[in-house]
Amino acid sequence: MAQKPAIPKGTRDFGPNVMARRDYIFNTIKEVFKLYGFEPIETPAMENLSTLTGKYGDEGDKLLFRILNSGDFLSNINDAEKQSFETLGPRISEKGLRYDLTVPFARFVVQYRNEISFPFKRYQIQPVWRADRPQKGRYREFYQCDVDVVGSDALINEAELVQLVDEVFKRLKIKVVTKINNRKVLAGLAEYIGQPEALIDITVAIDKLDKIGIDQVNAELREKGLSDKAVELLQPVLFMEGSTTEKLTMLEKLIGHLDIGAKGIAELRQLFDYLRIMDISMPVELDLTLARGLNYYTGAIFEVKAAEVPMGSICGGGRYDNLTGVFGMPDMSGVGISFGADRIYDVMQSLELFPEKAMQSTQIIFLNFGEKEMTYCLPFLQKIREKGLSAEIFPDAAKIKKQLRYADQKQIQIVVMAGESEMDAGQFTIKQMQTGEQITVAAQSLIEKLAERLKA
RNA sequence: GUGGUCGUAGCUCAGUUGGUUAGAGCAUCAGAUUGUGGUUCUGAGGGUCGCGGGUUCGAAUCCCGUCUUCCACCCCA
Repeated sequence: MAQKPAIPKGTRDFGPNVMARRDYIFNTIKEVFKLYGFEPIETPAMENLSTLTGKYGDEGDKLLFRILNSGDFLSNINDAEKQSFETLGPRISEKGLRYDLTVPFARFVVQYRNEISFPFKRYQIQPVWRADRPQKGRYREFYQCDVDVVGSDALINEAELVQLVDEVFKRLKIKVVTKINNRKVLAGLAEYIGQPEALIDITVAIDKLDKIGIDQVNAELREKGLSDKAVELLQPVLFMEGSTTEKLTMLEKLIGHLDIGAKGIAELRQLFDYLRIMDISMPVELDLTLARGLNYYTGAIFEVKAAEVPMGSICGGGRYDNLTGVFGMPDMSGVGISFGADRIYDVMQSLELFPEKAMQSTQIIFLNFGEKEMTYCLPFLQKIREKGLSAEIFPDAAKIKKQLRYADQKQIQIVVMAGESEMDAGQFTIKQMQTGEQITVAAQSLIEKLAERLKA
């Protein structure tokens, strides 16, 4: 048992069944991305630590997987440097695994600024790694599917992303609710209650509202140094009800006189105006308690949750005005969202939303009756593949029972048999596994008959 | 990173207050059926009980450590 191989904590293997489902999700997402004019890029699994550190806050830095330098990395290090992780760390590790796709993308944009024509619309589907403690639905290696537009301030980008989200989940048949907020509004609120410096603490706290309740949120706000008066002023916002228009009107009264607040409100108004004429089929709500942890967001923020399954957000994103600034390229605004493929998988699995069709692998299998019979089949096998039908031949002349069992378990729809009698008559026997129905056809009409049967 | 929790066959789990050779179902493989699957029947293989150490005449069972699982924080997809 102990000798049995294993994989690291928080990582997973994906067998053929799971892969068929994962591919279904990825392919659906990719199709929609392309439909909206996004192009794929890929970046390396590892980045220089200088690229990654400091972009995700202190918490994020702790969750970076660091890669030990190669060779005898301790030989040139003096004892003083060995005393603490702060000094030793940079000496023995210069690379780390990417933590998300957004920061590598920012690096990519800056690095290839002269080759990219803006606005740049890219999508990226790759694994990311976090040294988090795993739990259900939280892994140390997981895939993100990011779409971003950089180099355009226009709010139509936000609106189109919401539309894209709608399309993806419509295709996957997942009922979702999308929540939208704006960091400028949150900043306005922080200013309104007289503690603009507490913006981050406020967002982190109120983000937990639906999870821990109002009392706990208020307790946390006080703990973070908010005055009683400030907490008091915040209450009406946390409980704001009504339509989006009504909420915006109320907000206007509270923070409309503040520069940043007015800007945030105007952005939200514009965005919701666009959405109204876009015929979005999922519910889209303005949620003032939506904050999202990532601190680089500066405008709109989005979060998408499955309506029928309790699960964290399955998709989220926002506008970041200065992500490339840290890499020396200021004034490059971007907006993007990320789909959490693993959670989408879990949602679809629990609602049994994976279509039968997506699970099929091989469509046709030739049974193997022996060497002679196999050579009789081989030319037809090739022709079938040329037609775009997936087909295989059982490689060994095993017992028919075993071969059929193989076909059955692999959910192959059609079995083609040719033994001595069929060979002599220039025929094939076609068996449909689901019904057990069997017909014998002339060799020259085999492909036609197969195609017919598979269409039905 | 903090606190807790779990670990017995490929999978799901039994296993008495520590007591001989650790069991079942499912799965796998073989046979009943030398050209017909998903049902049935028969049989077989597969475990140093997560790993390491300790207590004991004796440990799957008790203790310590470690790894893993899951959970609550933190944070997040």
